[in-house]
Amino acid sequence: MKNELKLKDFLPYRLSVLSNRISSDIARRYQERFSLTIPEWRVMASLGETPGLSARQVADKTAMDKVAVSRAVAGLLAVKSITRKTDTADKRKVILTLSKKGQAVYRQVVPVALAYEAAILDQLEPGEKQALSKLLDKISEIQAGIEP
Amino acid sequence: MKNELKLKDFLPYRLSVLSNRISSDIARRYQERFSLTIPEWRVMASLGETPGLSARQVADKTAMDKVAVSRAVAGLLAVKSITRKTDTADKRKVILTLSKKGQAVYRQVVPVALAYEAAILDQLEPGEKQALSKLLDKISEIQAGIEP
DNA sequence: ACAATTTAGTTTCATATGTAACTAATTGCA
DNA sequence: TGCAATTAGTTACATATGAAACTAAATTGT
Repeated sequence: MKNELKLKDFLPYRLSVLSNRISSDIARRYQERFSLTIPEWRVMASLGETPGLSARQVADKTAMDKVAVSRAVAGLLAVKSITRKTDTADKRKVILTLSKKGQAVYRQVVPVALAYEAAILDQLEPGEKQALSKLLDKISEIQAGIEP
Repeated sequence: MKNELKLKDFLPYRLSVLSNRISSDIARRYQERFSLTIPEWRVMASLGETPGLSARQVADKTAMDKVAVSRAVAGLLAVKSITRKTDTADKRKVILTLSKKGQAVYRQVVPVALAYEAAILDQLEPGEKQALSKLLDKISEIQAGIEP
């Protein structure tokens, strides 16, 4: 039974360092080329996939909290990359869509995002890619079952 | 050749969501039980492993930047969990060690950290654990080779 | 020997982020 | 109905974080 801890072998630490490094690589690319933050990009990505979502639906889809979505939406509105109209049936809701400009930006960002991902995945064996994907899903499920 | 993007399949996104959830689970535990932040815990963990490091060495070891280390050190000093003395040979350097109290806290935190990790790892097959560890190392190496 | 450069660490400032309080609209149900 | 509870979204506040400026000490090259 182990009761000592090596930081560099500790799973949460390893995941966190790796994930933060990847996130800042990507944040730098989005920022430099498109003046987009990661939260803005996530909102844009969900509306690119599924136009017409409400802010709440975006939050659910992106695992962001509603404040983060609200701020990202404000940022995207400020540069006219999205449009918002209040739902006529439920006037609390706000329907979000990429504007023409937003769609144009989206089409430019997607290849940058995919290229970064490919820079990693292309160096893995097919079997490793599959194993990675399965492990991420499995660990996410396990995590979801751990009490807060 | 793929040129569309599904957020939920996008590796950087999946890693980030998973890692953030795990980090906040852990942060909550450290905060509630020990009033420790994650940066403080990292500093404590490296001094627990290797007493007598300088702030710079802690930063290298933990992948934190020097400002974060400086602040974490200040926090740990404030509660007397570490001691600092300036290196006599190089008076810019500061030698950090866990105090008695810090060692006692450390011994209490370690099992909490390991228990959280075990809650995940225990649900993986031995083969999966090994694959996960290899993948994290491999992807970390790949990431390190990607230009900023 | 000493000026220029580099290194360790801290402080400052500007920005990001999360929690909680708030407003407005809708729903449930007595 | 009508009022309590819930839901969508925003705002305000407090804290966290990172980049850059700063201080002090050590190192380098001449």
